[in-house]
Amino acid sequence: MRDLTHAVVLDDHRLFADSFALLLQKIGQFDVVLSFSAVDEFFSFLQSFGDQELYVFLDYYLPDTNGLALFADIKRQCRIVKIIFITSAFTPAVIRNISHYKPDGILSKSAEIPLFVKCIRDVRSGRKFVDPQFEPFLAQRDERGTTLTPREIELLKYFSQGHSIAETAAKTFLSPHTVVAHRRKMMAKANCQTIAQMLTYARDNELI
Amino acid sequence: MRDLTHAVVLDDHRLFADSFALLLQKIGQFDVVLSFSAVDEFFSFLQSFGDQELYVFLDYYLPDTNGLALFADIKRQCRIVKIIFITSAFTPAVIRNISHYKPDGILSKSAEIPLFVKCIRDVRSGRKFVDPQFEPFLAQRDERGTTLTPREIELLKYFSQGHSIAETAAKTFLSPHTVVAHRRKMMAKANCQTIAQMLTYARDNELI
DNA sequence: CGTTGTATAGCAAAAACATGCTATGTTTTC
DNA sequence: GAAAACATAGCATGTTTTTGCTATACAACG
Repeated sequence: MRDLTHAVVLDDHRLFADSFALLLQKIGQFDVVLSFSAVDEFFSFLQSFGDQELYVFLDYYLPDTNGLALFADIKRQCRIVKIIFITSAFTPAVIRNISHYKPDGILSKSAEIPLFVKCIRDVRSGRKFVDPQFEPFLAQRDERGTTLTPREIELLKYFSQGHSIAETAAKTFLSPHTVVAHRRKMMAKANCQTIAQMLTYARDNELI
Repeated sequence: MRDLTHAVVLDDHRLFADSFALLLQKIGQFDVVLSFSAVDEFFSFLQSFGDQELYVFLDYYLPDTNGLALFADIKRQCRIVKIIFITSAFTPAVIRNISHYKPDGILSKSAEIPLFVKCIRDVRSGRKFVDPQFEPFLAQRDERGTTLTPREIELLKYFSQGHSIAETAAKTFLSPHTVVAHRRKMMAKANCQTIAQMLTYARDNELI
């Protein structure tokens, strides 16, 4: 008789955790699935579970912390654990952060069932799985992500607070022309046509 | 023989939608549960479904729109539908926005199973259900928090994506004048002078 | 020592936006 | 059934932003 395969979900959204546990059981074909939405309860379980085969589906966003911070702790508790990040986030910054830790899987909550199945199959056979929609962000890693100069970021902050060019110029004791020059340069770098796009870009890249 | 009870989930996170459908079936005891993550597919179904008893579990956050903007459309399609908002958001503004529409239920994705069960029981017997954790925010309703209308929020999303007034008008088949009118109204409500402030406001209130 | 990147600054024309005002039909609410 | 809120649309005027140019000074890199 083969061993039972265990999976656990850690997600602060209990309804998701419990629902996803059902999916893991039914489609993912894990024999035992537990769901947690409190970090400490999860670790209590992990401690008692010991060093057996285990698949952890870990939410990136958690209250007061995030999945990354737990990653090393989990690995310490249980060395042969396989960790799959599940995330609702799409920003390059988050994906880069996650991939940096080289987890066994990165899966979007937006994934379709077939992809979910592939993820589980891959991870179970020891392959790393990355949601294809995230791959572009991984590729970006080497080709340098756009870098704004300190001055540009400083001015960007003023813009994000709703200050106009003239106001920003007054606050920084620059000529409005200079402010315009910085602004257009950063917009060109980030490939943005409007300040709204620029702010979205800034937020996604955690610049502001 | 009693009629089959139907439920549908609309959530852009497919894994959640599919998982939650399992939960609705198993714990919620709905006979037929369908899950959608695309708005148009959902409406196709709704049209074919006609005016029968139906329970819709509607995510607040949806790409390019949100549950509020769909609320009226759904009610139009199927008058006896019961709509339960499910949301991962906790900010007063979001709860106020939702409760403003008087849906049949407001349920947090963080809810525990017993609460989930109570929600379904309440809604099925015609009572309105509100997740207790949200009730404090409802009390705040009279001291007016800014509430944007669905149309305003819809247009706000276009702006946040960097679309100009003209572009937004084209995409929504509105007159640019109308777009301007909505825009100025929402800016006045939120007490914003620039679109940048408006976007910051929108982010802080998790409207986009 | 030249090239590159950064910070600074300017002009002018075109495009977009803001604002004060009005107005009408529909929907919701009390 | 009246009042309030919402969605729609328009005009006129002034302000702001965008964009296509140019230009100087300084610092770092190789």
